[in-house]
Amino acid sequence: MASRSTQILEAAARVIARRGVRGLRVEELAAEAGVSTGLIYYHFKDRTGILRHTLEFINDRAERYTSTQDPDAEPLTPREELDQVLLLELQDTPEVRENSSAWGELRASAVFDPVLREDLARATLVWVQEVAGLLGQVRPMAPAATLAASAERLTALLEGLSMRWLSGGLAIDHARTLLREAVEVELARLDRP
Amino acid sequence: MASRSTQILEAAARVIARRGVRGLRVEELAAEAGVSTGLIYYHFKDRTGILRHTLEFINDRAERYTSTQDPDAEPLTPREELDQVLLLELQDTPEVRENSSAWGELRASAVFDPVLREDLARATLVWVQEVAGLLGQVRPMAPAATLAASAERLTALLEGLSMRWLSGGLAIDHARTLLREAVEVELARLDRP
DNA sequence: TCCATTTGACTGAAAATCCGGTCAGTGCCA
DNA sequence: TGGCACTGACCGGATTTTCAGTCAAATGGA
Repeated sequence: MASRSTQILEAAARVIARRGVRGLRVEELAAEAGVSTGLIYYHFKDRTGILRHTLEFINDRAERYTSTQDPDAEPLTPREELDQVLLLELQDTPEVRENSSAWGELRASAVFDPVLREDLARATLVWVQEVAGLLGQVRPMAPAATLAASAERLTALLEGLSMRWLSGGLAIDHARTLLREAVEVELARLDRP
Repeated sequence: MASRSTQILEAAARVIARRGVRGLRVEELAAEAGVSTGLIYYHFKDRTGILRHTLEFINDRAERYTSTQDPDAEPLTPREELDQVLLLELQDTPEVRENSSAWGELRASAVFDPVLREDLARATLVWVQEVAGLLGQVRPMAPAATLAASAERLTALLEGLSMRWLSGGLAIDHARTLLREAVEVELARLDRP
């Protein structure tokens, strides 16, 4: 049972995925969420507030499908978990597509909207550190700075591949293959410093 | 002595870099160019006309810094040329920043606008093939498919890094370092198949 | 238990604002 | 004096934002 504001944020993610951040109309969002325009301002202050909260919401949601959810399942090796965390962002399911396309939009918007930058930078940092941590488990002898650099490359590559996938220039399977190879390539690098 | 319409296009490039394609306001453009709004419509018909001509203008300008310009300079080795082609897109000069912003905007817009996809896909393909060609000169024994995959990764990574740079989450020097290392990592991969 | 009071989520329409596009008119040069 | 480059006030449709008021649920006093 989603609360009203969650319901609005879910709708916002859908609208942003469909029309883009700059194509988001408050009235359309209200219709999509099945509420009045007034309620949106009641909960989120203004249009920017909608965007900020939606970014946060998308972020939280990404953690849900990114983290291993099933506690009964065989525990993953660090290497498997690494693949998991990265490849789960390249799936052609409505939820992931929605998240990726909203994320891409917010990233692009942040270029011109300082308000979004801080949240975006923080979320990116957390993500990079998560990946760096997993890399560190797979290659325990590698120095932290090198791990961080690899993590930055892998996540930035994933964003780039994701945009190409969503803008129709790259098949999802090929994107996944490229990313898997990139992980191998980076791990090979971490072997010999 | 720039003609009036060139003056408007230069201003448009600056405004797009600052506010994005969808953030471009005709009135702001007029102020930036130091002309009246009416004159803009006199020269370019409508907003779409402004955008079309500006994209063309930016495109023409990109060729200037992408191609090796100085014919007297020492000819570059393939490896140097490879670094060149990639790293030239990560410079903090107004011209490159403007072009990168516009490219990022275009990429992001294409997710929601099928009309742009074809042009974008074609331009991307040309770019990937150029990089694959240079990689092939540096590693003549590598198979074509492997070269292509490396080129796709490097260009996608560059796009990802570029977005992070422009959205303020990544210092340009660090972005350049990450990219340079990525080139090395990919070349190492091409050494041992 | 019953009803008066308060709270706060919610609505819808009005108001304010934004913005692309128009147009009557000005100055200038051939 | 005809026409071209140019101006800037203005228009109206689209969007955002505000706000007076409704309603249902919680509170609490007798």
